[in-house]
Amino acid sequence: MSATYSYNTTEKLKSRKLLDQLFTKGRSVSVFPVKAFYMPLLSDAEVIVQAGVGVSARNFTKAVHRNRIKRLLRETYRLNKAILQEGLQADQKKAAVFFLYIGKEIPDFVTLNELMPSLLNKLAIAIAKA
RNA sequence: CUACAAACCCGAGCUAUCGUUCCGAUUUUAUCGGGAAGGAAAGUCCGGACAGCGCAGAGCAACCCACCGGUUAAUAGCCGGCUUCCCGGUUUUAACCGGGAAAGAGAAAGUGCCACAGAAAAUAACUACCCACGAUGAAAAUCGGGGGAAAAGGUGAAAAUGUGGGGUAAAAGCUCACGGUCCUGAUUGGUAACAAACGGGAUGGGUAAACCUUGGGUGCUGUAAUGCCACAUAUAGGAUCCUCUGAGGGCUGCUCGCCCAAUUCCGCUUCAUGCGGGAAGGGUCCAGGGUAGGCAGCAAGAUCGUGCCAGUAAUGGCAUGGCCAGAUAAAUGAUAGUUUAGAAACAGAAUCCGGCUUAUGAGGUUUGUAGUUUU
RNA sequence: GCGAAAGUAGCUCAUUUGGUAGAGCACGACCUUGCCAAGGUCGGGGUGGCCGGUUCGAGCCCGGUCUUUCGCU
Repeated sequence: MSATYSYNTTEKLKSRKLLDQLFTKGRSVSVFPVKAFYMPLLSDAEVIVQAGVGVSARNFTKAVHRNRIKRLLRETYRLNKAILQEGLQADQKKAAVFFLYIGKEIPDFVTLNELMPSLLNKLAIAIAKA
């Protein structure tokens, strides 16, 4: 449990191939203003969950705003990811997840932090069914 | 002192907890230590470094630049000066002082355009003026076609070098004097642009951010360039063209010129050579398959801080100290407290630099304008 | 990262050597009809994305800026 709040390179979703599959074949769950794409992974993966974050450049033209939102998403995921990990560990499953911000206004930390647990619960249930 | 405008400076610090990325050390995968966005990282408007293309030929085209000198790796930037124009002040028309602006070569090589108005917008005769001729008439005068003439004429953004004298039928730079503008010769000062005064000539409206002319300059493509390693595959399918009489490619958009470019066997014929076929190789297109990893480039540099010196300045030289982001779905963050007058603006590196332009909260400095108060 | 194009009426678009900006649809009024549609007549609506410059005069020429779209890798 020492790495509970970590979010380092191995836990990031990096492969271009996986990302392509995730957006073409994966399913999604959303709690406005965040939409989460998910896909089960083979069991030989190193970590339980690989996750990535993103914002559409169409909604936020300034790079500063996109960076801000991505950082908030990473931070709230980092603080709350134990919910998802424990849910998956119970079912012996692994998954890839991508969080996409679909709102049009810049959120603050407090609201996102309150919202993230419910999204992760939803995700855990949906992946368990899949 | 207040308000507004412009330019410049600055673009938060500290503590705790939880995290990210890079480097180093210890150790063996977790600890410890250190570094971690900007003045514009932006727009991509200029200029370079570096790399590749034949270390890149000639002409044309295209594009760019345009007072002079300096600065620099280089520029369309910057600094200093000249000229012209604008504003303000002093005062006697003009000159001087202060501030600002200039895409500032050529309109006297040529072409085009100049709406409306006006006689006419560039070879200026419509009205009025003058002359002689013809017709009518007693005459004054009127009419007609012809010539002279830019001194007068409502317009217009712009109307043919200004004033005065002479001159004439009436007039006119037609001529003279004093000026304006332009070209040119020599003199003096200045590196030069140019300025001063002198001689000769000209008197030609504007527009070159219209075509253009003159002078000068530019090879093209960009770090996803480029080099290397690893992995994978199809000793791979079809069509078509070519193998020195050469498909095709390259050198700059075009032309010229130049360069690169893949060969042998068999049969027939023959002086040379030509024809047919096979194989191999090269190119183009179609269809399909695989990979999408790593290293270098890549961060010590036209570098930053401080001091001295040279220069009016931009800038340069010397000394000394420092090492200051380096990712690849892409780090540099979150929360709480605290300091402060305030923490709130614009905004996120992706090969790297020099400039320009644009955005920018609070505070500070300087300048200008307006108002108030005191002297 | 590199490059290109566009911005004109509510919408879709014209506007050539620079000289008072137009069409179609839509909108409003009237005619027509028992009523509506179609048709006919008339009308309103524009600081030409924004700022500056050249010119006597800019939608048009030049510079800057903003927004949108597209292409290459």
